[in-house]
Amino acid sequence: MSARRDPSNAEIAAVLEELGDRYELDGAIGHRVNAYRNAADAVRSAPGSIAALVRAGTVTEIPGIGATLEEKLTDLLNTGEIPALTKLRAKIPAGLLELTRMRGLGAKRVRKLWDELGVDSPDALRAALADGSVAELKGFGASSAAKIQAILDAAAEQASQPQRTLLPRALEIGEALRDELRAHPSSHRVELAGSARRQAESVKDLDLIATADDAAALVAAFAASEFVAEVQSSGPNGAHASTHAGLDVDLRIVPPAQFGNLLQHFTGSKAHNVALRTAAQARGIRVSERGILFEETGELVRCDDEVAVYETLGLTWVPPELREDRGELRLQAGEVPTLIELADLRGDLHLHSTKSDGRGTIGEMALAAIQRGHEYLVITDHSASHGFGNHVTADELRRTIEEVRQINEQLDGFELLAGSEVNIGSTGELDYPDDLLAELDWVVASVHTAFGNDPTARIIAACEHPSVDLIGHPTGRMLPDRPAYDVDVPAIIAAASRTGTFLEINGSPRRRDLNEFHARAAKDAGVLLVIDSDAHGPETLDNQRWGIATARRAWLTADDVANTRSWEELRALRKGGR
DNA sequence: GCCGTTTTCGGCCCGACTGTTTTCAGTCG
Repeated sequence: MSARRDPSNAEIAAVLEELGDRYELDGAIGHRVNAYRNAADAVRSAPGSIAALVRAGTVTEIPGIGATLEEKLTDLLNTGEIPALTKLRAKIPAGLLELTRMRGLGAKRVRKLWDELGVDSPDALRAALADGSVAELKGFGASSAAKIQAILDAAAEQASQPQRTLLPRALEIGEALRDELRAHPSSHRVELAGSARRQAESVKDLDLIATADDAAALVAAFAASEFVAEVQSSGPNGAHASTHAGLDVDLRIVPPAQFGNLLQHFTGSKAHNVALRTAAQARGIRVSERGILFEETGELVRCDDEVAVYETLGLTWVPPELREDRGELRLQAGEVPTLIELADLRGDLHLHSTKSDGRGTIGEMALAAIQRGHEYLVITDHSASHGFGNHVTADELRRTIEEVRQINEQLDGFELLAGSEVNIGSTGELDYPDDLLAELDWVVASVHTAFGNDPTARIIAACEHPSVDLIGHPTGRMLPDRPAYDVDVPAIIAAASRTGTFLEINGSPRRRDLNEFHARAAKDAGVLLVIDSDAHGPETLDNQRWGIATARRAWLTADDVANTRSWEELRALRKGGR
């Protein structure tokens, strides 16, 4: 008997996604297919282990998972497979899934190509296009054939590139485009909507919405922008284009009276809008980007700003970061949390200098922090066994402490503090002697190596250490493609709560670790979070911005974050109130 | 397949765009 590791939420979500896709190709009704996709979304967004809920018999408490899926997931855990999926895999060629997952090709047309022409893969589709049989197929035609050829080419091109763009890059392009359109004489209001406005970790494309005197002129200016590589389609009300950075952009232009409806609609998320519309529909109200239609009276309410959209529906406006259908639609007036802002942070508690792998000296980092309005800064270079070069021996750390103290004496109204980002070793041990750790003002403990070696137990051991203040990047994920190491986050949250250890939201845009789900679970458990930059140079002190984005998506207020406090107040919150 | 202060059966967000159509299906966001 071989021990089988429980599948992660991401793996379970992928299985549900595959079931949905294969059922769709098999001709199942759309709502059943949607049920699988909804369930996949729900699993992906769950903070704790879905496998554990299945084992506990409580997984049907997750909205979107009912008795049938519970049974399928139980099979998956116990046997490693789901009979229905095994059958579907035998029936539906994998190449069809690949085809339906290309943008512009759906299950219906892929199925027809398979039934009529035997097309079962991208290569087979290329061949069918080449010999003209696609164009002759009823319901397709020459124009469709040309379009499908373009879809295949685009998919081949995209396969070599990351599919989603991390938020900083997306905002850089999106805000520049927005500002360009705002400067156009014809435009009135231009806003970036979509997942970029919601400050998600990454975005698939950009949504720009606008009002203008002369919509056609604004569309023309957009098409001529230096950021735009190719315009896929354009009309009097907008255009769809791709940028040189490989990011697609949608521009939509509406009359001013409808701007609020459009901004609300294109800010999303899809889950938020579906939930909002479903609830409205039960009251005889139909909501769309065109307006809010009261079916009984036939009145169509258009809103020039977004607050009015929510008010018309009897709902409370919530910040875009909350719009994920995670409870925000049930908030009454006065219940919306006052989300933390960058200006609330008073110090930075995790960053590097030239003592280890940073690019700025201790003095340069302190100066950069002062320029950003910080009140305190802890130098937390890597420790003795960092393993990637630039390690800091115990003696070097002692000299660093001295240097920090000397620089601090020269600084007025600012506290420069001595710390370290200590490695959590392969058995949970730390790589400095305890008496040296006790001398430090602040200790971050992080896993950097041996990811397969029970990181949960090692991190819990670090929480138990009397000198450890903060667990750094607790899950180790690296966006877009290095998954978290196999770590039991609820267990770590419990250990942090028990021991009075803080948990990090690392602001590096590739980390944002803890993520928004885990950070919200930590808050709910009463654990204080720390938002820091993990800066490796003066300019990356600004990375706290991305940590704030995750914190806001996790519903955090200033009170939930330790470094919104003065250093004196924060120090009193350390273990033993040192 | 899920779900329920109008439902345990009969619904499931809504509109734009495209291409093939003679009134609509497929796909997307």
